Amino acid sequence: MSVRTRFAPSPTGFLHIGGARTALYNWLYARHHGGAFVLRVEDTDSARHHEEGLGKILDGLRWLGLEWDEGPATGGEFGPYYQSERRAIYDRYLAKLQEGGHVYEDEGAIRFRVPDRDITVVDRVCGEVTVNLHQQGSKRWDAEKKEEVEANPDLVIRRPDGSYIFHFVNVVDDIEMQISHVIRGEDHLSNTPKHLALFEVFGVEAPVYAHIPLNLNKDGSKMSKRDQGALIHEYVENGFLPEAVNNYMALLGWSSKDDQEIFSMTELIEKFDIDGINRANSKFDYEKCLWVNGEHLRQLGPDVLAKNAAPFFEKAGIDPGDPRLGTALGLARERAQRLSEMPDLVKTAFFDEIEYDPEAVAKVAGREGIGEVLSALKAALEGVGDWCEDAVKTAIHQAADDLGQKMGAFMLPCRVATMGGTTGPDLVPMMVMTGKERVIKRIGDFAEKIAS
RNA sequence: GACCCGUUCGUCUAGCGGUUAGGACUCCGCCCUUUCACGGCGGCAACACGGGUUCGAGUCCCGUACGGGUCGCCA
Repeated sequence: MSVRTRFAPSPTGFLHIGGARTALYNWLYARHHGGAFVLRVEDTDSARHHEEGLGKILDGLRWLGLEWDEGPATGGEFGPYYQSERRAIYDRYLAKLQEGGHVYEDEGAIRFRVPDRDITVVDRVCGEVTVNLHQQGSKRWDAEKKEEVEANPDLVIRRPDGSYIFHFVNVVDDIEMQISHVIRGEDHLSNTPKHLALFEVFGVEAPVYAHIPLNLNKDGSKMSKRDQGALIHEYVENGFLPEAVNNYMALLGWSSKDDQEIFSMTELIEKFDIDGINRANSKFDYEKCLWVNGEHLRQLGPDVLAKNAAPFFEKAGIDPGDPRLGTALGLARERAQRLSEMPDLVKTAFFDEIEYDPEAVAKVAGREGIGEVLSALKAALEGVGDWCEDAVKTAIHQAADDLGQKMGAFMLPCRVATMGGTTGPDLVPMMVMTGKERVIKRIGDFAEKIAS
């Protein structure tokens, strides 16, 4: 049997991390087994249809690199892939139910007769779950009254306006699209017996189910779109790399069981399987996500790094085509976790004006002999002919020697004078990148600044 | 409330009857170093609780507690 998985979002207007992770697991499973990954849009409820809702979801999936083999914009032999366009198919399946006497009308809606016996879900993650739908559905919890009220256990599958309900279309589409494995959130586990009842009357073998645990906030509450890290487009804007986000999402609820933490997409495809999926919910840890991103950032080849970082440098007013960018990226990536942090680390090299950190200035301004240090530094650097790392370094060394000072004591004033702060990338390469003229001017300006 | 799923360091997890309970993030030391970061080394820190079963239980069974989910003419 060939593996066919699917991700079936409804167009809500954003790609949530939970949905993205579900998509990732389905995608990985399909890729791991050489199967197909199908994207299907669950837009049966017109009231919930958002104009741009789908676009953002597709953009998010594309950014993550979770390309679908069949679905919107791609097509495929089991289309259409919008449920809103599959009415005729649902009508046909409804007719089958009518023939078998499995449905009846109720105030204009159509209900499916739910069997009065135990139904067992065999789940690859949760094990066996047995429920009697008839018993369970005959009472309903009234959240407002906080009490159980009588209810009709039979499932509404079509509304009076002729539109169909999730449980029904979900099953019909999984049959029609020949979905072999359903990997979805655990919130669907309790719904699965309903789906099995439908598969049974259609005489079709149900797919393999794997209900994956949910991702919660660090405090255990349900993640909503307002929570940090909840929306995929925010990762794009905040300078995350798609493979890092995938890596972290994979780790939330799945383990390769061999202590590996950082995975390339290829490695994930190779190692991912349902056996490694956890049963317990996990809590989202933004700190660790940042760390994973930093690790990926440092593994990127120069060209890919440049391509990914370009928008962030542009936003900071630095021309991504600047010949010094390659050097800048190399210096910045060592101390950044996100692309968005990189321009700030090296921007002093690209502008005339710099901002001085008052604390840093105070730290060196009071030093004894700071005036001599700065003027020696300035004189030494003025004497540098070929403005390269070796020459600059030698000049600084020479100046320090002449004053009988250690390099360590010399570098800090130099850094504050030329870069404005006490921290940052390697100073000498930064100075080279900044340019001789600017560096010397800054030292002079700084000397005046602290003298006054 | 009923039903379902779950419970190993603060967090993500390994473990699948006998382990000094391992790794990772975070935090704290030390080393490297011109600062910061990276890297390296080390440290703090966990089997929810109570009963069984067993020579022996984080591992199996039953309760309790706690967490999550479902109970729609939402998906």
